[in-house]
Amino acid sequence: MPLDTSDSELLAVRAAELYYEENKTQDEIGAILRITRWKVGRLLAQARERGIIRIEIVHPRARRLGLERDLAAQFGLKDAVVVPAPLDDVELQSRVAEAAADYLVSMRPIPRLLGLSWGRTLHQVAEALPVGWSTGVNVVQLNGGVSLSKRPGTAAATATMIAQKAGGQATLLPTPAILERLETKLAIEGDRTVGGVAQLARTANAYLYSAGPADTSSVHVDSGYLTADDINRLVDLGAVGDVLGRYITAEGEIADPELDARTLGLGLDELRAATTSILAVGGETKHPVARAIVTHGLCSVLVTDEHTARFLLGRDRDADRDADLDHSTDSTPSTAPREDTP
Amino acid sequence: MPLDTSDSELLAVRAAELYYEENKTQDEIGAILRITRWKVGRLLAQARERGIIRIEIVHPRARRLGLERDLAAQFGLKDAVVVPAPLDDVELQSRVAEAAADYLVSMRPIPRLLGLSWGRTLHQVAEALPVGWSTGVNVVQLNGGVSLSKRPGTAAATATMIAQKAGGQATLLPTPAILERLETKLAIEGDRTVGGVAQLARTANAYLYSAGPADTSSVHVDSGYLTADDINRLVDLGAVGDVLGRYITAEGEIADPELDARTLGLGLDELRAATTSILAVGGETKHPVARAIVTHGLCSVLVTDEHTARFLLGRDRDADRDADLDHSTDSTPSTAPREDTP
DNA sequence: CGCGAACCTGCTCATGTGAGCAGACACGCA
DNA sequence: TGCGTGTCTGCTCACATGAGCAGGTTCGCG
Repeated sequence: MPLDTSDSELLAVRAAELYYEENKTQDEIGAILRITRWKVGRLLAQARERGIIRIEIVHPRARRLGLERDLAAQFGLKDAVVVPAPLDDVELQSRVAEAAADYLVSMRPIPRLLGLSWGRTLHQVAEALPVGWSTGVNVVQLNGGVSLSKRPGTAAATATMIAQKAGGQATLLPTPAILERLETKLAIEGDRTVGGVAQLARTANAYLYSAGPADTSSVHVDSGYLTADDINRLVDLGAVGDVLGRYITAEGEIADPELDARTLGLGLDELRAATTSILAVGGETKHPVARAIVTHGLCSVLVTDEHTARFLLGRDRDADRDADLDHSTDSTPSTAPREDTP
Repeated sequence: MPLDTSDSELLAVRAAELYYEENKTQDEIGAILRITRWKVGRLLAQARERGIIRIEIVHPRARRLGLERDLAAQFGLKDAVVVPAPLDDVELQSRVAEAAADYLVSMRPIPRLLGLSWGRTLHQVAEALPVGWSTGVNVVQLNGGVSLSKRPGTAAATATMIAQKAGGQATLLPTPAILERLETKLAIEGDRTVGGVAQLARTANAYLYSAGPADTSSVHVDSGYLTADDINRLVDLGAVGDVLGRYITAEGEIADPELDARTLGLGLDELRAATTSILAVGGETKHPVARAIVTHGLCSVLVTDEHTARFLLGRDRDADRDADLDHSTDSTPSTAPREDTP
């Protein structure tokens, strides 16, 4: 017995084949299948709805606009960028970084002063930016980043690279990220120069930062600011990861106020208050931090991969082409960030 | 550094996203990307050519028209039907059978008398045919099929089922497939009744048959006509599989003339001479026989799966969307078999 | 520097296509 | 049977789209 999943389905398939694979006109298809061209059109529409026809854009720089829209809607973001996830996890990181770079380039209005965090992801963003990506964008570091152990100066290098490539100046914050004693932190903060940088950071038009997971692979352990034990203690306190060096819980709160007080740089509330704060984050290990950030208004623009996006939206992996129906009706997420032309 | 695989590629991707995922018009896309709508159209065309936009028809009953065209062209077939290969090998068999059934149903002109072989595949074809698939199609068996051991009567059941479902009569050939002694075979052949069936078979408008691999999984071993040793000997003689019970080599010749002389039913040359001979075959084990058959004109219509199709075309697996460029220009393979209307 | 070839761009125009609409049809209920 | 309701069908019409073409640009080569 032929499994007759509705008589028309087979017709729809035949029509789809002739239309998409053979490039025939709906009229021609009508002639072949002995139906009117309008019926062909309807069959095709139906086939598209039912997911029989799958259109995919295969390109490393492709994006998932449906997910972007959903993210923006669900978390009240100004904008979202979602890149398709490659199999490789390293590759994923650089895709996200590339996407963030693209976003910066096409940002309107151009941010004259960009507040910057540091880390592996942001360094990749800097590398992904083309020379001359903008004209005269200055950069200011948001949090301390002098490494105690290896790879000294990557924080500074990131900031200067971004500024240089746009023909601008970088203002660095050449201090440790976390101080051992509160007094030292306050003293440094009080320093005229450091205070000036902090002041400048508050006037930035946009912030660009990443986030780290609350585990021993964190840069803070690498850099020597925290020990594995410190991390474990933070996790016990509910920490899911760090933003600008500050460890937060799933509820978006500071995990350890004492530690936080010793952390130098822009505060969480200042970040939350910013009009444009771009979070670039990808990978499974960062899912919890990412959720904490987007659900508590710490970022206004999210650049991430599709797995993270789905995680944030509560649909883990699978189940995709369902919520993708009402195209083109509601609000339109910009391809480029907010155009200044109406 | 941004991997600049041609500047326009990124634009093309963005355009494709907006066009296919967001259902925007090319005009709107032009406005967003700040290019003219004609350029958008060209970018899309380019993206389609380069394979950035992949359109796939996901359906069990879908077909691969590109491969069908290529098969028909390369082997001079009247028609070809290629079904997408599922992961499962059992599933694959029934897909091919379904496709063959579909083909029979939509065949024009309707074959008043259908010559039929037997086997697992053809039985599935019979099952896949809807009741009343045609009006008054008679069936005649092409080769003997009384099983010596298990599953007696499937050969007869296949033929009668197909005939009954079309409201026609089945003429059976109730003899063994292979006789032990040549004299017996000649004697049976000389019998008035059997001779009459053979005579009738020669007048069939179309033949429908399958093929078996030359290994011990063959139905002939199952049925007790041949032993595993016989098969091994045949393989040594160059046999790649059987058609209508006759074992052939890769060159399309009879592998063992002595055995063949003892095989009852339609001869290879008669099959080759037929105007419409439909081969339904799928699965990796049958690749060699399938090749022998199509390269030596033993079938005029091929129904198979996409892996087999690719194997036959000499492009093993991968490497697909290359030879798929010049759509719509040259000869068009019919969706349904040869229409009788012009 | 001058010239032609190849390419790209923006256009006109014919064709392809989807939204929307009125009539046909089938179904359930009184 | 009559009537309303919902679905399906074929149509008109406005819009979207691709082919083809002329002018402009870039590039290589003499």
